[in-house]
Amino acid sequence: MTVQDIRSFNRFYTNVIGALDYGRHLYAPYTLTESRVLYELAHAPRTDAADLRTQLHLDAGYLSRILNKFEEDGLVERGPSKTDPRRRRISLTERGREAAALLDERARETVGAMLDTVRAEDRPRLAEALRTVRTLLGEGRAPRPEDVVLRDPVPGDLGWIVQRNAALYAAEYGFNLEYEGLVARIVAEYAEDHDPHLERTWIAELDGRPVGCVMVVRDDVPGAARLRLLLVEPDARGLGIGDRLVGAVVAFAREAGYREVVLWTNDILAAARRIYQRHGFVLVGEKPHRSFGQDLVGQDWRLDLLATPE
Amino acid sequence: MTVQDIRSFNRFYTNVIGALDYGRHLYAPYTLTESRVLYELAHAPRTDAADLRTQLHLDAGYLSRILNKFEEDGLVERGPSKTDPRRRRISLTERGREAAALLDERARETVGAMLDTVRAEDRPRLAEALRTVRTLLGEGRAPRPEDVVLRDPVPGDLGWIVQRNAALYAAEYGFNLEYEGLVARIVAEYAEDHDPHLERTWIAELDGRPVGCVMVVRDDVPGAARLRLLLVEPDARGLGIGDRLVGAVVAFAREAGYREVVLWTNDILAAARRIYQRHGFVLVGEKPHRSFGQDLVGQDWRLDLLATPE
DNA sequence: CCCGATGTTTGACTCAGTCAGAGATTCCCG
DNA sequence: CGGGAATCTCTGACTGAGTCAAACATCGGG
Repeated sequence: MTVQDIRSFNRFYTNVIGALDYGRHLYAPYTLTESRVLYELAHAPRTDAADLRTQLHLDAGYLSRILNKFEEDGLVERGPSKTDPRRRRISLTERGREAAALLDERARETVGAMLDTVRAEDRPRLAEALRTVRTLLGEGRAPRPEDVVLRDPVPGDLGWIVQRNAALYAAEYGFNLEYEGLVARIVAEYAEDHDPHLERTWIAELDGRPVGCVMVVRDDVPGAARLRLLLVEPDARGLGIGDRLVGAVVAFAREAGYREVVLWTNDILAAARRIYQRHGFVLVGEKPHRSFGQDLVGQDWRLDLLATPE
Repeated sequence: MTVQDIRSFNRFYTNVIGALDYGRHLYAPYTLTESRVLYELAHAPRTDAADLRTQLHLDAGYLSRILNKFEEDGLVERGPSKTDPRRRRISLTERGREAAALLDERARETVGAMLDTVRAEDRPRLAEALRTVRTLLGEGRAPRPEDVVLRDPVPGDLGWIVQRNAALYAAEYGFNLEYEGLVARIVAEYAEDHDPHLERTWIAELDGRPVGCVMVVRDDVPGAARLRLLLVEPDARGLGIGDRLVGAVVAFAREAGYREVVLWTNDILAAARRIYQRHGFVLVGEKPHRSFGQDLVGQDWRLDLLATPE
């Protein structure tokens, strides 16, 4: 049950943060809240008091007093805001910047000490996990199409294609090991021998994580390119990734001088079908078969590149 | 830079926790600290005050007063500890259990509401990421050998084998795409057709994450089993996983009636070689070759099952 | 048996954070 | 354009979470 997971993580992480400040020397001579204000000011040097209040969720009176203290200590200067005379423009003085830098340095050291307890080979996994938590929990500005990049595969990506194809179709449609074997064979043949001018694979990457793929290879029929292994992760669907992948294949096939693009798929894959249709593919044949432990209806689709100029 | 990542994650997660308690109704009529004490008591019904102090890092005087209040409200009873009369044994009353349950319910609801903002298909990734952060950060009781289980592959695991083999050997030894193709072909052949009595694959799993694998298949030589694709993730090495995987292969081969186990490896893989030697394999031949973009020395190893009875 | 360490309690205190009200100004609506 | 509601900032008055020190009891090791 995930609610339990989160709650126990909350308890855990509260301890982590508490342990960082063990002995309360971290923020001295300021309080945690004062430090947060200082941090905010240092990273957005010209802010109004109202901005601080909303960003740090502070009580107006409390903040006012904190700024009083900072002003007495010569850390900030208060001036009128240009846009609205009710507001006060707060800016750090040189001393204020120094104080912020000192706190920053202390925090960096403390966190660094904690990070030293993590084995170097584990750190990338940690960074990845932190990013995942952040993007999924609220900070999740929903990913936008322009965050997705198409790139060539690097070592391991072909394995990723096998893994995700097998795991996803097993979960969604109950495909068995036979399917994983088929995908593995396709990528094996591609890896062992392919002509980069005529055959290619793309990985769609979102925030550094692969979320989609497609492959195009020469078909047995001369002049025909075959599109294979189109896949988009469920949590990355709706961003037009499938469209871009198929678009890349079609453009590449045209460029490489193919006369047509063909592909084989199954009727249960409705979302993929719509993508193919949008790119001008037409259904040229259907045939039931039993594969991957399921009764399926295979479909052959075809895009005539000569009939549909760019 | 990872220190920055952690610090910004800390700020982020402090906000997350703060947002959960927005309006401060979460713990009413208790304070956060009181709630934590109550929670601790509810989950370890008979604890001494000293245990609470160390576990929650509380000031002794503060805790004493909190317990006073709880006792006045009839939530706890204080008695002498059996083992040490200086200590006080704290136990929840029925009312105390009810109060704890109420707080628990509220927390569950609040966290549940937050979780609802996460798309269902993203939740497994979130849970996985939280677990990773926890195990890597301090809660990292170093993994012990008994945390590792060997299991059969599930859909996606063969792809994982391809992915990790390719990525690791590319990073450590500069192997190129050719190697990924070789691994993909091996798993493809295995997936397409294998006799479960004579051929098998194991995945080593640590805390629900695959960290190692090995495969055994029939060799061309009659009566010989071939060990392939032995791999252990770098961050899981030193737990004897490689040993257990090879041990599983040897035991299986013996059981299945093979007369010998053979394998092919390369001289640069020193750690693997030691494992093979420990299990009685002997080097029967060496031959330089150029593969995977590197100059290598291939080695054939052999374990005679008849000469080395169980 | 003595001495330092540990466990608990109470008194006295600090200071982070809240609440309400006042004065200045802007924004919105008729 | 005028007036009322809302916004921004500040101060006074307060609450209450958490700390520190002292006192007393008991344990454990030499």
